[in-house]
Amino acid sequence: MRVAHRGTSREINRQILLNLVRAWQPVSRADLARLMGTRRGAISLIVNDLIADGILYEGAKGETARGRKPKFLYIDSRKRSVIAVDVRPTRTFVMVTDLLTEPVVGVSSFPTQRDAGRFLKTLGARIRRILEDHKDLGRCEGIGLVVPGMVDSTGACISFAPRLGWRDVPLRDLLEKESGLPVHIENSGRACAIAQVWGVRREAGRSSDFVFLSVSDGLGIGFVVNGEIVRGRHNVAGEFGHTPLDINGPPCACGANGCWEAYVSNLATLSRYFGRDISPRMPIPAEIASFTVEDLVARARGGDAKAIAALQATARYLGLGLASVVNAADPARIFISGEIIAAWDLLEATVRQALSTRVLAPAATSIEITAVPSPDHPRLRGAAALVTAPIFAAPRVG
Amino acid sequence: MRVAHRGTSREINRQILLNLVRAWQPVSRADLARLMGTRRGAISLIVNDLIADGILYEGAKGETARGRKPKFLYIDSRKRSVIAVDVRPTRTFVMVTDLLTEPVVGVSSFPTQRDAGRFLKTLGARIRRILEDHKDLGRCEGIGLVVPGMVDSTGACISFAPRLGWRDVPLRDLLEKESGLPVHIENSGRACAIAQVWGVRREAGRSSDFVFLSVSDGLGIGFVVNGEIVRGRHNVAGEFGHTPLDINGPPCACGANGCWEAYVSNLATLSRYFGRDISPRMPIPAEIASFTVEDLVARARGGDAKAIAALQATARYLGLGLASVVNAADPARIFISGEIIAAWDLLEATVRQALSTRVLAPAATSIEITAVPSPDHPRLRGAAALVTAPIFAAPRVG
DNA sequence: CATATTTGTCCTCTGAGCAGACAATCGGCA
DNA sequence: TGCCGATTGTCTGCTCAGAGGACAAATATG
Repeated sequence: MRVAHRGTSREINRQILLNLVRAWQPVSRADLARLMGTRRGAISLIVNDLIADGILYEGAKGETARGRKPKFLYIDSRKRSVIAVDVRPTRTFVMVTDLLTEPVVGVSSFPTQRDAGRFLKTLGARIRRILEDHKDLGRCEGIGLVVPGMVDSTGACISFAPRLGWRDVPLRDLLEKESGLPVHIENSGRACAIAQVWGVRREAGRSSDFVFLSVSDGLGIGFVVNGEIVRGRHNVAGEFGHTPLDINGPPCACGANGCWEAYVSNLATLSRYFGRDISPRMPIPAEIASFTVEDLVARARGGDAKAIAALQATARYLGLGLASVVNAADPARIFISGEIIAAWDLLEATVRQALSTRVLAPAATSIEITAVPSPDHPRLRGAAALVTAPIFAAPRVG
Repeated sequence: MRVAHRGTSREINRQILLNLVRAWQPVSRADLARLMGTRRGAISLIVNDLIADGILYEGAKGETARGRKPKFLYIDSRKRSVIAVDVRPTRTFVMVTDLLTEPVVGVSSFPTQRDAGRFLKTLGARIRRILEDHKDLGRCEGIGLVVPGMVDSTGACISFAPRLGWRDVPLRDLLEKESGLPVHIENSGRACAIAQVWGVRREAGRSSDFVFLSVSDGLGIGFVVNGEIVRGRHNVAGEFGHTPLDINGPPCACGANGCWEAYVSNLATLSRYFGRDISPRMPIPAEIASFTVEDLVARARGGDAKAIAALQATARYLGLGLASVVNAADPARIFISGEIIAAWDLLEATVRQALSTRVLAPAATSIEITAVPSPDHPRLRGAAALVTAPIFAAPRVG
C-alpha cells in the first residue's frame, strides 16, 4: 500500500518517461508527449529535470519532413560504467558495460577459488586493475554480481550456493569494502530475467510475463509476472529446477531425488554421453571434468551418434520439465540460455514434442521459446542490469 | 504503462481508503488519516465523495478515551448483494452475500447437469427465485461463478473443464442474458485466492505472496505474487496440479501421467482405500461413487487402519507436491481447503515431513499452512469476491 | 465550569498536469 | 529572396489535489 502524495504523479511519469527514452532513443520531447498522451509542456519540465540530474542529455538535432527540427534525447551513459561479475563453479567472468548494459570492456576471467576470502581478494584486485586500465570509462556506478545459488532477502549474503560450496557468505559488504563501490548480488537466473525486463528494445515487445531458463551446471530460473520479478517470501522463488520428474529418480545436488535439474544439467548430459551414472554429490571423474558440453555439441555436429543421443535425451527432459513451468506460470515467452543451447537447432523439435505431452492448455503448446546464445553473455548482462535497473526504477534522491 | 494525470493521486488514494475501510471498519476519518499518513482534510474530501456515491456511510458514534467522539465509517453494504455460484462435477451450490462476501442467504444446491444449456436454464430459474424470495436484499451487483476448469482471458468462455465435460462454453454472455445481471467467471482455485487477497479480516490480510490449494475432485490452485493474482498469458497459470511426481506414474485426467493431482485427488485417495487402481479416465465403480472422502475421514477417526493409511499416503504426496509449489513460488503462506482437510489434524505432520524432504531453502520448511474448513465455503466466497473485488481493486501504479 | 484532548472542517499554499498562446526553426514554393 | 505552413520547445494562466495549520465542536476529567 503506497499512498499517493503530492509528488506521486511526477514520480510515476518520470519513470515512464525514462523508460520510454531508453526504449525509443533517440527521441524528442514532442515524441514523448505523443507516446505518453500528455502535453509537451509537462514533458519539458520532467526532461529538463532529468537533464539537470545528468540522467538524460540532448544530442544532435533530428530530421523531420517539415517544420522545426527536434532536439534528440538520450540516456546519458557517457562517463558512467558498470562492472558485471558472473561467478561460475569453475571460472569467474568480468565485463564492463554502460548504463544500457552494452559491453564497453570485453570479458575476462579467472578461476573461481572455493575459499571465499581468497576469491574476494582476487576479484577485488581484478576490478581495481580494470578501473585503472580504463580511466576513460568515467564514474563506475557499481558492481553487479551473479551467483548460481540463493541470495538472502537483503541481497547482502549468499545464503547457499551448493556448487560453489558457499554458505552464508556476506559477500556484498565484503566486496563493497574491498572495492569501494556499491555492490548488488543476485541469483544468476533471476538476474537474466531482470535484464530482459529492463533490457527490452521496443521491437522485443513489452512481454511482462515470461521465464528465463539458464541451463548449465545447474538450472537457473528467473520468473517475471506482471512485469515484476518474482522473489517470494525468502527471496528463493523460481527454483523450478527442483520440481521432480520422478521422486524416485537419480540423486540431485540439492539432496532430493529426481529433480528436473538432475536430468538436464551439463553433468547429467555429459554422464549420459559417457554412459556412466555420476552423482552430483560425488567427485567428478577426470575424463568428464576435462570434457565440456561445448565439446559434446561439436561432436554431435560432427555426426557422433552417441553425442546426438545424449543431447536428444536431455532435450526431452528439458521439454518435460518446461511443461511444469508452462502449466504453473503460463508465461507468454520462455528465454533459454546455456552451453547446450548452442545446439538449439538440434534440440528444439524434441523439446517442443516433449513439452506438448504434458502441457494442459492447447494454446500454450505454441509458446514462443527464444534461445539466447552464449556470446550475448546473458548472465553478465543480468549482472549489469542489477546496477542499472534501480537507476531507472527509482527516482534519484537529491 | 499508465501515465499519471491530474486525478491519478486521487484515484490511488480513493482505492486505498476504500480498502482500509473494508479491512478496519468501523473506522473514523482520523483513524484513516493515521493509517494513510496523510492529513485529515484530504481524507474528509475523499470520504465525503464516497458517501455521496453511496459507497460508504456514517454509522453510530464511536468510543474514545478522551476527546470528541468519532463518526464511524462503514462500507455501505446495505441493499447491495452478490450471488455466488460454485459449479462442481456433481452438484452446483448457490449463495447470496453482501459486498464483504459475508453470507446473507444460506447455501442451496442442485445437481449439475452435463448439458450446458439445461444447466443454464436451471441456474437461471434458481437465481430468479432467490431474487424474488428475497426482495429485501436490495440491488444485486452481479453473479460470481466458479468452475473446476480453465476460463479464457476475457472471462467470457469456459475453454475446458474436463470434469464437467465442457469445452468452449460461452457461459458468461448466456448467463447474463438469462439473468439480466453482470456475470464474472473464474477458475475455482484462483477465485479462492482472490477472495484471500481481498479477504476482509485485517489479521488475515497483508500477505501478498501466497498460494491457495483446493484439494477435491481435482487440484485447484490460485497463486498470488506481489499482491496480484497470477493469470499468465492464456489465463491458465497456476496449474501446479499437473506438475509430475513421476512422469511414468499413474494416468491423470489431463492425459499425462504421474501428475500430482493423480496422487492426491479425492478419487486417488478413495481408490487407495479400496485397494483398487482406478483411472480417472474410466467410469468410476459404483462402490466408490457412493462413498465420499468425508466418509473416509469418519472411518479414519473411528480407528479404521486402512482409512488412516489411505489418508496418510495422500498426505505424503500432498507434501511432496507442495514442495514444488514452495520451491517455485516461495510463498509466505499456503491456504489449503477441500473435503480431506477436515482431517488436517491427522495429516499435517505427514505433509510437513514430506514437504521438508524436497524443499530447498531451510527457512521455507516452516512455512505457514492454514487449513480452510469447508463450512467457510471458500469457493463460494471466492465466487462472490469475483464481483466485489473489482469494486475495491486498486489501479496499478507505476 | 475550566481544561485538555480528539475529531472534523475550512482556508491558504504548493506541486503538477491541462490548455493554449507564441517564438523559433525549417522546408517548400512563387 | 521572401512568404507560408508545419513542427518544436517554452511560457503563462488555470484547475485539481495533497500539505500545513487554524479553529470550532464535542467529550472526559477534575
